[in-house]
Order: sequence, then C-alpha cells, then structure tokens
Amino acid sequence: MAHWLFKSEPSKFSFADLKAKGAAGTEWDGVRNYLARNNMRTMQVGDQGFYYHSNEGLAVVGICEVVALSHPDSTSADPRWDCVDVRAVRDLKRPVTLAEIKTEPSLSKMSLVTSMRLSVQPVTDEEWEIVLAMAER
DNA sequence: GCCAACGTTGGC
DNA sequence: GCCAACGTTGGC
Repeated sequence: MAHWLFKSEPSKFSFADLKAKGAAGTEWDGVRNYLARNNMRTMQVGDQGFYYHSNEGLAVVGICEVVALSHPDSTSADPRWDCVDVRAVRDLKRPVTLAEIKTEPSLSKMSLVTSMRLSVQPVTDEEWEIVLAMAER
C-alpha cells in the first residue's frame, strides 16, 4: 500500500475540518497541478497519507486515508481535473515540523524537502515510518 | 509582507 | 513548439 502527503493551508481547510467530515470524508478538490493530479490517479482505496499544514503550523499533523478512487473534481468545469476522496484517521501524537524534517538526514530526499510546492506528494514506506517514529518522540 | 521557485498560459 | 509573461505557492 502506497503512502502520500496532502498539503493544505489550515486557514482554508485544516485537519480539524477534515475530521469534522467524519468517516465518509470529502473530496480533495481544487488541485490544479498535473503532477499532483497524477499522484491522485494512482491512489488506491485504503492508501494512507500524512496531512501537512502549510503557511501556518508548517508541520505534519495527522493521518488520512483514501476512501474513493480518483474521479472528476466537482469544483471544476474543466474535465482535466480529478481528485480522490479522503477521510481523517487520527492525529499524530505530536506534530512533526518541517524544520525537524529538514534536519533529519534520512528524510533529505523526501518530496516535502525537494518539491516543496507540490500539493499532493508520494511518501516512501521508509519516510512514512521515520516520520511516524518522530511523532512518538 | 517579501520574494524565490515554479507551473501555466498564450502569443508568435 | 518555444519561451516570455504572469500568477500562485509557501517559507521566511
């Protein structure tokens, strides 16, 4: 099962907002970037991802899960744009900040470091475990 | 609030 | 199909 990272500005749509959507989750709409869209197209139901707060917080704060395969983005009239549905799974024990991730040598190749602006990113199994472990510290 | 990075658009 | 202009993202 693959892992991902979803980025959102908490002032627009925070992890708390996603939790409020409950088990059915919500469309991860509004993505207008081909790479991010292609990542969503390869997602499977049950794939889990980190939830990252950009602009404020600057940290991975929770875990979410894909509950619906890629489908047309209902907020776009342009048929190019697809998105998946996601639901919140749980908070991390504590947020893992971007600053921490940047100082962790084993995460130097993480997309969050190398492709900061990509809004939906792949996370390797190794990176997934490392960040989870950091949240336990 | 600034500015660098980078993705997208549109004229040619 | 190229590339300059422009808009947006997001850390600082």
